[in-house]
Amino acid sequence: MSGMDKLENKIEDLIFKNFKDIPKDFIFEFNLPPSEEMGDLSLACFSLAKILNEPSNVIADKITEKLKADGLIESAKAIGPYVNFKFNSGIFINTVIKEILEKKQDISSLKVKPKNKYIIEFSAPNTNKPLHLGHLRNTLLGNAMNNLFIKNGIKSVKLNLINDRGIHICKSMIAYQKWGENKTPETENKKGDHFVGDYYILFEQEAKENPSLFREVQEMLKKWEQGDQETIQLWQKMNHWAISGIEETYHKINVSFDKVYYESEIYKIGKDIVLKALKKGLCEKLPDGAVEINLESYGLGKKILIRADGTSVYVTQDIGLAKLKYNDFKPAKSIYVVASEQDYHFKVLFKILEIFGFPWAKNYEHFSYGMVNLPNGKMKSREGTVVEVDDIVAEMESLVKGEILKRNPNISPIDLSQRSKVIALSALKFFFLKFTPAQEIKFNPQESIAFEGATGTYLLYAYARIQSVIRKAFIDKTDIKEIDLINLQENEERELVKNLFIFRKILRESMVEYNPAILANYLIKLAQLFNVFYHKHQILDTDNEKLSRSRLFLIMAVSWIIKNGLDVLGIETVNEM
RNA sequence: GUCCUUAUAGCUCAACGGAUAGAGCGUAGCCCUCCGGAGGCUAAGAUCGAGGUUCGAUUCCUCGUAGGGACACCA
Repeated sequence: MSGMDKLENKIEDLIFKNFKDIPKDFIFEFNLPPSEEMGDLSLACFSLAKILNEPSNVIADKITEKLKADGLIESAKAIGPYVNFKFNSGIFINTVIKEILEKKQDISSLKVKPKNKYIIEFSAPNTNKPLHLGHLRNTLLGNAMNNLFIKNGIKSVKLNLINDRGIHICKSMIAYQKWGENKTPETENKKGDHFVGDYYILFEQEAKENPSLFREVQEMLKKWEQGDQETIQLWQKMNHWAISGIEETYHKINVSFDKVYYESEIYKIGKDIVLKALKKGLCEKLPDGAVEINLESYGLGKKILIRADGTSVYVTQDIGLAKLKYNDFKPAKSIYVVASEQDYHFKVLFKILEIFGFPWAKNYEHFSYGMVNLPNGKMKSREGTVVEVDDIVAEMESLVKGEILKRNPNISPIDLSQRSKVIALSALKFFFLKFTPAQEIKFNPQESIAFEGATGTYLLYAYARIQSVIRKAFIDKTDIKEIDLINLQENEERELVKNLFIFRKILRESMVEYNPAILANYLIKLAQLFNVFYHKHQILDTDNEKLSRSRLFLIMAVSWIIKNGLDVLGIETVNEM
């Protein structure tokens, strides 16, 4: 148990004891009060008021009356709908910092731990093109959510679905067949996904002049589905190129998956489920033989599930995959990270699963997020106006190299390369994660590659600065138990401690809200507070060794939180910049 | 046309129906005899419009205006 748990639980237990009507899994709204004088922690009574059916300020008064001072809680004062607590500052500071440094931060504070695991599906690349900024946002969000689940004590499995079949892949294949001249990624010295993607763009260009190419694509898809050997072989070859290129990019951005599904392997399995439902009368057969479901009473219109020729459509494939994922994992929750343009699709999917009588359908969720646009509009891969992940990463790395060399001309080539990779990724990843997921992102290259202000670089810089101070200090960390940190009484020090204290609350909130940006913005706030403190107060001071040691432990705790917070966001740190 | 979604400072974003609407960029100034200036400090600067619900609305509801997205037997 951490300091926060002790303090929180003390208050929570007392409230539970005196207000029997509150459900045990109730999540209390603890916050930092807006100003120092008000106290160290505040409890907002708005949602309590709803449950207890009494005005919030009355609840606040009642809680305050019942609360008696003890070791940790020095006082509680009701101000309108808030109860503001003041803690014994010595115990508070010592508890918060020591438990961070002793790394006993058990982050999980869920009242009810799910027995089963979550599964989270994200990224979903197509094998006809390299990963672009849309994939990047998706992948970073999915990865961060997975980490948030894990940090909060929930098992989580990362899934990927590779879209390796369909009309879009056939376009690349046709173009390669016609103009590929047996070139390969090796002969052209190109990453496989870019190699294949170039043929996709080539197809779209040529098809503008020559629309008959579209007919050839249809024919190729038919041949592919009929199992034509030559077509299958070409498909396998190009898929392999594309997928290995895409995997290289995942490796580069430090993202991995626990289980990968391939659309080519699962696209047929939804059909049987639909046919069974048809027998039960849950959907209907049209005169031409197609199968349709009527969702008009739910405001979702009608939806074809099986075409007249017996082939299945997108939503039918997803029905099959939903069932497959259930069979594979029996998840307590199954999350799809997919952009908001597919909100309608997922409403339809979940409604159909419900109508078909799958009890697990209620555990399936769509984590919707806003699209990534360029300053002059939408990215369109057909028109070649996409920003690809490989390109932006390379560009940022080279900019970071320049910045490093400006400050440190004598750096070794190995350090330069390693540091620039980490710093470039930190800037890029943080840029995408600092936005509330629902928000659309306008990807303005100038801002996204900034190294100043609320950026990943700012966090790494604060971290590196702390490491630098610690390196110069030569203190023995094992002393932490004997040290009394009560001398950290400056405003800047107390602010830091309070913000360290709410780290777990932030992690929980970020998870519950499905919003890694809460964590991202918290880390910026913490680093800002550190920079203010650093600027105002001397840490290493031989004249006041006791205070100096306390301050060292304080900044060590700060750096531990920054590092762990960044870790959740999938961002690495460097000790020197 | 129907549905979903967004509108906060010059720009990009924060703010459980609640305490003085916060940051970053940009602008105008300032700070290295001192642990890393990729920093810090100061200043100016905002809730799209009209109604409604509420003790209280940036937040909820209605209408309007302006963006974005969906409404395929494409994925």
